[in-house]
Amino acid sequence: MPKLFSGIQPTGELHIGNYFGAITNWVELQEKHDTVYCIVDLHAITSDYDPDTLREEALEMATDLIASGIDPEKSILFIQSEVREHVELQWIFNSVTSYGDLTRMTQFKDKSDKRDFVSAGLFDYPVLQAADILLYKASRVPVGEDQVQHVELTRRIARKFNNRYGEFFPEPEPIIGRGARIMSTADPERKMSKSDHDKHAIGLMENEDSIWEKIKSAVTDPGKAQGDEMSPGVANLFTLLELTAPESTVEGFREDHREGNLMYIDLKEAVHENLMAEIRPVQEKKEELMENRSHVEDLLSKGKEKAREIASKNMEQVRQMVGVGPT
RNA sequence: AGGCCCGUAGCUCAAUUGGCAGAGCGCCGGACUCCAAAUCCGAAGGUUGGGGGUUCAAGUCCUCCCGGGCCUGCCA
Repeated sequence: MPKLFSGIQPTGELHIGNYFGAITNWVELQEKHDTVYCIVDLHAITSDYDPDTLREEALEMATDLIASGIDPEKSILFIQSEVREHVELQWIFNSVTSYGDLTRMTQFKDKSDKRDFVSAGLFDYPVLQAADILLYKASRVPVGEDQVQHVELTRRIARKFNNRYGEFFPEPEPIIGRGARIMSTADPERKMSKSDHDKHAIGLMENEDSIWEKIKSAVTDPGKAQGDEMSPGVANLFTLLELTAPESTVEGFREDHREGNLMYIDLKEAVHENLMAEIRPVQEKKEELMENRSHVEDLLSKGKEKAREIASKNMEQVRQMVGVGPT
């Protein structure tokens, strides 16, 4: 089975955009790939964060992922900083990475000009990401559109390394989100994002009433019959419905919309109801896991061991090729 | 290592010679709406980065610290 790597930052809670966009995809990919899923806390520290809660957040992210269907039996699930080879490989990669390439990363440019303090870590972020992927010699990387450039950089780094030191790393290919693009409920022109304010994002673990408030207040349009045309907000609600409701239900609402009879409040109720049906088992599973924290810690510890086994073996060879110790 | 500039509400910024800490946007509540949006009404929001000092009175002046930006030097 092809080896696959993906990571997620532990900062902020999972929202349904993450869930339908990435996580459900991760769950499916487990079946036909050797999956390595990583909670990337070392990436999180490149921006503002709280050192007192980071570990707890990482643990909670693991809990959420397992509740969502990531199976520690099928996948290697672990916390990045627990495997020190990530950083070691990053340093070696720093030396085969073109400075010019890094300055062209659009995500860095976007992020850096919004902040007053720009850390060198933020700039070097894509190199750590390359190390994350290649440390496990992964050949597939599921990512969002915005990360494709980083995977391309990873390929360039792999190529450069292989040219200089000998064939070793695969050139990984991005698997570009088959997952849905869920838009903000408050501003349906924008993708639902952790970094936006509360009312933009619906938390995966949020309680039912609070989710209803957000769906009810989701932006729509002045209403009434526009044929097949759909405003972004309404389209977003239909996306959610498609993801959670039976086809016949969706078709019914579609017809109402075409005929101009659709009451958005009805659509919103249906979205809420079906969304909850999808999410509730995940929330229940999480509660169950939270009752026994040490079980999750245990699973993470096992994940760490599995990750280390691969990482240390690969790094041993890398060190030899590069000419550094420890030998 | 030295010099210069900056730090005020969630965000962008005001505040006369030192004289009651404010506005816009956002957030929250309400009206309107099938639900929203827009609009209208209303409310909340602050240790002015922190400590010390001068003064009747400090966001404003002095001093130290923290944080951020820029310039120069040292090392060769």
